[in-house]
Amino acid sequence: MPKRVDHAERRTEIAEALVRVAARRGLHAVGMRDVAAEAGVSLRLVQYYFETKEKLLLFGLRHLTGKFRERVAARVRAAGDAPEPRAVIEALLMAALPTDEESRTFHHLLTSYAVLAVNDRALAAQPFIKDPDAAEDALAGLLRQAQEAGLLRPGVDARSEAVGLLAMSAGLGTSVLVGQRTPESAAAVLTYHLDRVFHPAEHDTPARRTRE
Amino acid sequence: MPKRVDHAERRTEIAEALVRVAARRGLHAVGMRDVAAEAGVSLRLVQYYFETKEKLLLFGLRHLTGKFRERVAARVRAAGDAPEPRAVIEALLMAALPTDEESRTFHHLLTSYAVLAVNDRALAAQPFIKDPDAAEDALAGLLRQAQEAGLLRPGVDARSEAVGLLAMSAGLGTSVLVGQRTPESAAAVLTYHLDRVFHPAEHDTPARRTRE
DNA sequence: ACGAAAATGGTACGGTCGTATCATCAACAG
DNA sequence: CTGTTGATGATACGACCGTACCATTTTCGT
Repeated sequence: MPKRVDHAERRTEIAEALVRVAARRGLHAVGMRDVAAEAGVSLRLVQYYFETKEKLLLFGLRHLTGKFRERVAARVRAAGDAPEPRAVIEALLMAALPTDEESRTFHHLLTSYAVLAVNDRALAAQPFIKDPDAAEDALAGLLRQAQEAGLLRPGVDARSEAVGLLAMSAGLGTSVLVGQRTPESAAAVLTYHLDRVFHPAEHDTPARRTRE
Repeated sequence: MPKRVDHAERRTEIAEALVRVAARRGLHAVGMRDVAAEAGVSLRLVQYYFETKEKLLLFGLRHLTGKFRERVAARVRAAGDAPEPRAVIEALLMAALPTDEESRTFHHLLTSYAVLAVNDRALAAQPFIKDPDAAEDALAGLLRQAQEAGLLRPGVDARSEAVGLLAMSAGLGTSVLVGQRTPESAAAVLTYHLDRVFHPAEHDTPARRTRE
């Protein structure tokens, strides 16, 4: 047998080349030749590791969602596990905003894939459509937890808040992406809405807690 | 001179053909030949009325945003001008949700254009990026109006609510579009969040108005 | 050492796409 | 009635794209 090469690693390298060129020129404009050039390999190699373009795109999507999940998890972990439930929730929601180049790419390309999925059954069947459900469950769980700890204002429905906040975060992310809004203003809006869900901070005068 | 034909009308017909085929197969997949066939004219005709594909796409975008604006305006008008400010706001937000085939197309294609605008300066310069600002102003104005009428809960910031609600509506629309959520559940979430902004209905026991 | 098989390169094919070219038809002005 | 000009049709061109085919190198089991 010949040169023994780590297929998985090579596929990852090529997928990352795909992501780079897609981020630069748009997902609709990437060709196999572009990906090959970006990865520094021959066109034939890309064909060798991914027989067809469709499979390359699918793998690129999986790679992207994996990276994104990792990023969100890292942010949430950095927010600390035990303390302030609100900090965890804030980290979760803010992680989705396109604040730096990496998160811009996530938002841009995942949205591109989502748009393609509307007319492509193979993409529509991909799990990234269902992933938000997991995030929704997680956020709803966190909210319910905070609620049982008495941290939320009265009348809050955890599930509805989770769905609404995630949708808001996604919507704000898009408006940041297209340059309609700055990342800071988007974050401020998110913070405001969390303020309307959580009680005012406990270290404030306790009288504040009865009425605002 | 020959057959005298209404250029504007013909351009509109072709643009609507573009919208139809784009809705069916995705904006990325439409070619001039598809548009020509859908409009029942020859390829040459499409070239004649729009010299280049880029101009066709730009015109299609303008046509689309115009139609969308009309639809939203009609819905808001149908909600009545004078009565319940909340009804007007609800109409505004719900009109953006992909509930029927037409609004699905709006959401699908406008999102497609927005994604393209990330890497296309001509599209990015198009006014549809700035249009949401107008909607935002309108919604903020309505909220402020309702606030001055004493209809809102205490502590509400009209601008932040307007931005957040529009982003939420857009985000919910996308999740409906990709089939992650039903239009009904999206509408329910929106209603819930409006309930958290507006006072409980006045025809309830007045005691409810002091605290909930 | 050697041959089987994995890995890689080079290149060509068929199709499609946007655009350009050439030609024809139709209708009003003179 | 006729010629100018707008409107329309048919077709060709050049580029690119995804894929397939053929060749070559490389390396390890035997």
